[in-house]
Amino acid sequence: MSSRRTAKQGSNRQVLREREIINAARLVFESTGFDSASMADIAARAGIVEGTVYLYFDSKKELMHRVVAEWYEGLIASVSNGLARVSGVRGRIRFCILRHLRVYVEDTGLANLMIRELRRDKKFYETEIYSLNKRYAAFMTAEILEGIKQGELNSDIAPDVVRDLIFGGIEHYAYRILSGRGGLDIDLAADRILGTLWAGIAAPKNTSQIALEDRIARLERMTLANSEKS
Amino acid sequence: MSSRRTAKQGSNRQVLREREIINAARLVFESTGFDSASMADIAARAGIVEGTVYLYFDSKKELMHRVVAEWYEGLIASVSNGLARVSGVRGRIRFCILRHLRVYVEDTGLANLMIRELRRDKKFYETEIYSLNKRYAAFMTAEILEGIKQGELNSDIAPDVVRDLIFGGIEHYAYRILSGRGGLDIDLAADRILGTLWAGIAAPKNTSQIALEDRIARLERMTLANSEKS
Amino acid sequence: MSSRRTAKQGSNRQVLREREIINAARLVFESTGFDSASMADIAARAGIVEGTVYLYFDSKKELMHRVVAEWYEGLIASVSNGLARVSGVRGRIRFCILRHLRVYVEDTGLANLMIRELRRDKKFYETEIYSLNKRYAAFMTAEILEGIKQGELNSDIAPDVVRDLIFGGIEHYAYRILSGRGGLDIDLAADRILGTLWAGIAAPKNTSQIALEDRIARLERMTLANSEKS
Amino acid sequence: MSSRRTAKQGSNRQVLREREIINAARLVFESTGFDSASMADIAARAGIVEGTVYLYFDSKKELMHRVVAEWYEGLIASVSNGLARVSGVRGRIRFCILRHLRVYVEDTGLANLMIRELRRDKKFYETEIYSLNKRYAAFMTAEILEGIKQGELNSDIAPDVVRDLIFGGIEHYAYRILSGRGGLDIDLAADRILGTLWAGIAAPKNTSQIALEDRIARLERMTLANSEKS
DNA sequence: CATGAATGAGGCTTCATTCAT
DNA sequence: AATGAATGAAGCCTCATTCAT
Repeated sequence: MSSRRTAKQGSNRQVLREREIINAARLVFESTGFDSASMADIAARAGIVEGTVYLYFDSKKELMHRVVAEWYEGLIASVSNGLARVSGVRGRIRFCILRHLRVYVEDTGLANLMIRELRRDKKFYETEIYSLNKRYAAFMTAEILEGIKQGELNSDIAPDVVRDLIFGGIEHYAYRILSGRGGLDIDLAADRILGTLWAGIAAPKNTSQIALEDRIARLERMTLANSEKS
Repeated sequence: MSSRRTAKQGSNRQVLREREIINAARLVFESTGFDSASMADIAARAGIVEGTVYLYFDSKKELMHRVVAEWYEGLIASVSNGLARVSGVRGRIRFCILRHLRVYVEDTGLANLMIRELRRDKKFYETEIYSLNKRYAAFMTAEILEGIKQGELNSDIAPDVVRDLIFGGIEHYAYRILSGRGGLDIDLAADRILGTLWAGIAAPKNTSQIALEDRIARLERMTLANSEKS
Repeated sequence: MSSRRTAKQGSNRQVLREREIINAARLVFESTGFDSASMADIAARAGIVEGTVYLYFDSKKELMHRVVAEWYEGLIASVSNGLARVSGVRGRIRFCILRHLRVYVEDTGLANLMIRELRRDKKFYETEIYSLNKRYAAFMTAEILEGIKQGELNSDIAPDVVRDLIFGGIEHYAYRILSGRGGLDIDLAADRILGTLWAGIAAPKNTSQIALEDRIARLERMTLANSEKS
Repeated sequence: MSSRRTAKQGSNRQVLREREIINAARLVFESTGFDSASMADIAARAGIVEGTVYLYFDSKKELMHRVVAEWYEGLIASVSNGLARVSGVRGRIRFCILRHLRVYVEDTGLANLMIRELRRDKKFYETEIYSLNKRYAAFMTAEILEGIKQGELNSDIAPDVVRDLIFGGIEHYAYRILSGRGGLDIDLAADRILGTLWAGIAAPKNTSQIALEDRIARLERMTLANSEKS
C-alpha cells in the first residue's frame, strides 16, 4: 500500500535500522503494553524521529505484530533446538515446561503482550502470530501424544486439557513468584509443576504399595522363620 | 483517599449516585478495556455529566479500581456462600473450579481488566485489589490444605502449585474455548480439569501392582498354611 | 456516536458558539478549499482551541457540510422570497439568473466549495447538500416548465439543457469577469445572458421577420403606387 | 525557473526522464487530485525515487503546472488539427463543443485539477496555464466572430457571452450526466446544446422566412422593373 | 451538588523536501 | 545523475481533567 516503503529486501543499513526499531518497540511495548506505548517513545528510544518509524512499519499495530513475530520465531527455534537434545517423554515435557518458564523470567513483557493484547483482536486468528502461537504450543501437545502412544501417559487424558494445565499453571506460578519480587528457580518450578501433574493430586493408592512392601517384608520374615523351624 | 469527596459516609443519595457510576463504568470498562473507555461514555451511561464523576472519584484509574474491587467483593461473597452448601474435599474444589469458570463466561471483560490493566501496574501489590485477589485465591488453597489434612490429597503436593495449575489451567482452557467462539460447557470443563489433575497424567502402574497383590496374597496363604502345619 | 456531543437543542451559548465556528469555518473553507483548510486555522479564527471544535462537530467533513448546508438554506430562502415578488416568466427567470450571479459576487468561495469539493464525494448523492442543491436548481427548472406551459417558451427545448446553459453560462461569465479583477455588473450580465439565450428559447418572433414585414409593406405601397400610376 | 535543472535543453535521456515523470504525475493527479497525490506515488509510478523528481522539478506545485501545461498543449494541438478538417461555422462550433465534451469524458481528472486546484491560486492569472487556457478558449471565440462576419450568426450577440454559455453549459451538462453515473453521449450532447443555443444565436432563417424572402425578392425585382418601365 | 463547556496535551500518521553518499 | 533514508512540521482527532456558574 505504502509506496514509500522500501523494498522488503533492503540494504544492510535498512535491516539494521529495522532491527533497532523493533528492539526499541519491544522494550516499550513490554513495559507499558500496546495502548499506553507511544510511537514517540519508541522512536526516541531508537534514536530517530517518529516519522522514520513509518518508513519501516505501516502502523503501530503492524510494528507490534512484527515485534511479537520475531520473538516467537526465536522462541520456536530455541525450543526446536533444545528438544533435539532431550529424549524420553518425561524429559521432553519437562524441557518444554522449563523453556516456557524461562519465557516468564526473560520475556514477561512479551508474554503478556501476546496473551493480553494480541488475543483480543477480532482478527487474531487470521494473523501470522496465531499460527506461530499454534506452532509453539504444538511442541507440548506433540510430546503428550507421543507419551500416550508409548504408554507412558495415561490414555484417558485429554491432551488439550493437559496442555492448558501446564501452560496456565506455569503462567500463574511464574506470576506469583515474580510478583513476590523473588527470583524464580525455574528448575525447581519445573519439577514441582510436572511432579504434581504427573502423579496427580489424589492420595496415592500407592500408600497401599507401601502396605504391600510391609506385607512382603512380613512374609519374608515369616518364611525365614519357617525355614529355620523346619 | 479521595480528597474531593465531601464525606466518607455520604448521604443516601450520594451512595446511590456512586453505585450508578460504578455500574456504568463497569459496563464500559468491560466492553472496551481501560484505555479505550472514556469518562464521557461512563458519565453518559450513568445519566450524568463528566464533571460529576469527579465529585465521586478522583480519577479514571481510581474508578477502575473501585469497579474491580466491588466486583471482587461480590465474587468472594458468592464463593463463600456457595462453599457453605458443598461438602467433601473433591466437591468443594470442584465448586471453586466451576465458580471460576463462570467468571470467564459471565465476566470475561472484568477478568481481562483485572489481568491486563491492574496487574500491569507497578504498584499493584500495594492495592486493595491485590488483597482481594489473595482472599479469593485463598478459598482454593484452603480446600487443598484441608484435603491434605483429611488424607484425601497427597501430602506431597505443594498447595500453591496445585492452585496455580488449577487457576492457570482454567484460564487457558476458557480462553481457548471462548476464542474458538464455541460456548463453554463449564460443568464438562470442571470435570475434565479436575479429573486430569486428580489422577495425574502418568500411566498407572496398577496392572502390575494388582499382579503383585495377587502373588503376595498367594504367598501369605501358603506361608500361613506352612506355619500352621509346623 | 460521540457521547460527548451535547444535545442538539443546546443552550443559547452553545448555539452561539456553533455559529461562531461555522462562520470561522466558512471563511477558511472559502479562502483555501477543503483540503488546505486546517482545523487549527478554523479554531483560531473562532477564538477557541482545536479540541473545542470537536465538541460541536464530529469531523472536518461534517463541519464543511454544515457550513454549506446553512448557506444553501439561506440561499433557497432568499430565492423563494425574491420570486414571490416577481411575475412573468421572463422576469422570474431573470430573477433566478440575477440571484445566482449574486452568489458569485458574494459567495464565490462557497460556490466553489460546493461545486469542486462536495460533488467529488462518492456519497454526495446521499447527503443533505445534494437535496438542497436540487431544491435550489428546481426554481429555475420550474420557471422554464411554466414558460413552456404558458406558451412563452418554445416547447421544443429541453429544460435541463437550458438550465445547464444558464447556470454554466453564469458561472463562466462570472468567473471570467471576476478574474479580470473588474467588478461584475450583475444586472448587465443577467440581461446579456438571458438576452442571448432568450431569442433561442422564446417562441420565435425575430427582428428580421419584422424587417420582412416592413419590406412587404413598402412593396405594397410601391405596388399600389404603380397601380395608381398606370 | 527551475534553479536546479542543469540545463534547459537537457540530454535526450533527461528529456525522456522528464516525460516519464510528467506522465506518472498526470496519472496520480488525475486519480486523486493535488493534495492527496504524493510525490512518493508519483516517483514510484515513474520507476524512480522521490529525490530524483526534485532533479527535474522544483516542487510538487511546479510539477502539477507542467502536467497541466503539457496536457493543454496537446489539447490545443488537437483542436487545431481537428478544426482544419471541418468547414462551415456551425460545423466548426459543433466541433469545438464536441471536443470539449470529450475532455470531460476522457480527462475528467485533469479538468478537475485545472478548475479546482489551479484556478484557486491567487497568482493563476500570471501563470503559463492561464495563457494556455486563453488560447484554448480563443478557438471558440474565433469561430463565433467568423460566424458573425459571415452573417451566419446574429451580429447582436456578444461572443464572450456565447462562449461562456457554451463552455459553462457543457461543463454543467457533462457533470450532471456523469454524476448520474450514466455514460455521456457526446454527439447527442453536442446537438442538444448547440441546437438550443443556435436557434437563438443564428441569424434567423426559417424555411418559411426563406420562402418569404424569395417571394419578396421577386416582387421587388418585378416592382422595380415596373417602376423603371413606367 | 451538579453542570458542561473548555482546555491542552498528547496520540497516530503523512509527506514534501533535503542531503550525504 | 541518481539514490533513498531521514527529517520535521503539520494534520486530524481524542480525552482526562478543570472550573466558573
